[in-house]
Amino acid sequence: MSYSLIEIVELFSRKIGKLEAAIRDSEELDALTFKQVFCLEMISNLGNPSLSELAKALHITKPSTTVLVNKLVDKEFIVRVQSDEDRRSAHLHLTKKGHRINALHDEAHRKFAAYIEKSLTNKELENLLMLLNKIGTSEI
Amino acid sequence: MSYSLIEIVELFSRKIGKLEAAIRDSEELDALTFKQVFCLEMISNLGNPSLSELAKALHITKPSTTVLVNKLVDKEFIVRVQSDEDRRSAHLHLTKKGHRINALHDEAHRKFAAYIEKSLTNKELENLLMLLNKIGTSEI
DNA sequence: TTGTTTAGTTAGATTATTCTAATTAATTTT
DNA sequence: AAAATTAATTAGAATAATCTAACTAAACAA
Repeated sequence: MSYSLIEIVELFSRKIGKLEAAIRDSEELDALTFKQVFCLEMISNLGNPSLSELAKALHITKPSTTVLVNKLVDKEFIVRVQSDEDRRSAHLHLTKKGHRINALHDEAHRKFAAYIEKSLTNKELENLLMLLNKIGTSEI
Repeated sequence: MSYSLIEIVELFSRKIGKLEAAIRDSEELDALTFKQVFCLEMISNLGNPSLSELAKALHITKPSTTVLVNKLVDKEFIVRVQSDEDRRSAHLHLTKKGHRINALHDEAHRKFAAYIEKSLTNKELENLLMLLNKIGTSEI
């Protein structure tokens, strides 16, 4: 008996979720709320967005976003970098500390990669990588 | 040039994350906060926990958990089921509506599975499934 | 049976989050 | 150059989240 593809995706997703939860429970994330962590991720995903762009992505108003951002600036997770093109607006950048929070996420990925590695022989791993690369480079 | 295993894991995680974000943006999730969705997930993961168990998992006090749970009960996402063994406590169950919220998550997984399927030939897919099954059934 | 522990709720206060409306300053349009 | 638009902040109010302390009721232990 073996898992179908959808079951495998669910299984793996659950496993990564558990790794992430363990990290979330243990680390410095305690100092941050869920939304704040989400905000840092979003800043990283959007690639140093303006406040307006961030507000839109988070589905909250600009004043609310100002409050949220101010708190994270106070705690030194992000900085405002004045834009040269438009001096009204600033772009939000993660600080080293901010990047470190996002990196905790990556920690779960590293662990998961290690888990895959130790489950397979070298030959199998090579084969797997070839297949995953084919998937990864095709359009979603 | 091809991706390393850790890069692949990151890439796939990002892709699934984007699928999830798209669902989160579009659907009925608008009626729920981040924490509330997390709470529903947690109830599902823990398997119908008591209020105390949920409080511990969420790292908040029992009174705060009562408030959170009450709101979700009012909105009919969960129900309290009185325990037979210990009449002081109740177990939290997702309603159909509650399950539907969690199912939105699964939607992203289904889409991702479909994406994998369309990227490979039948032969490759068979091969991939064999490898992933070997990983999936080994201990993390 | 009486005292202690446990599960959960209630009460009340504090702090956070979020909104609308108004304001400031830079940019763009006419 | 004047008017309109845009990015962001400030002010003030309303709502939500969270805590500690006190309470109720069931279960357990002596």
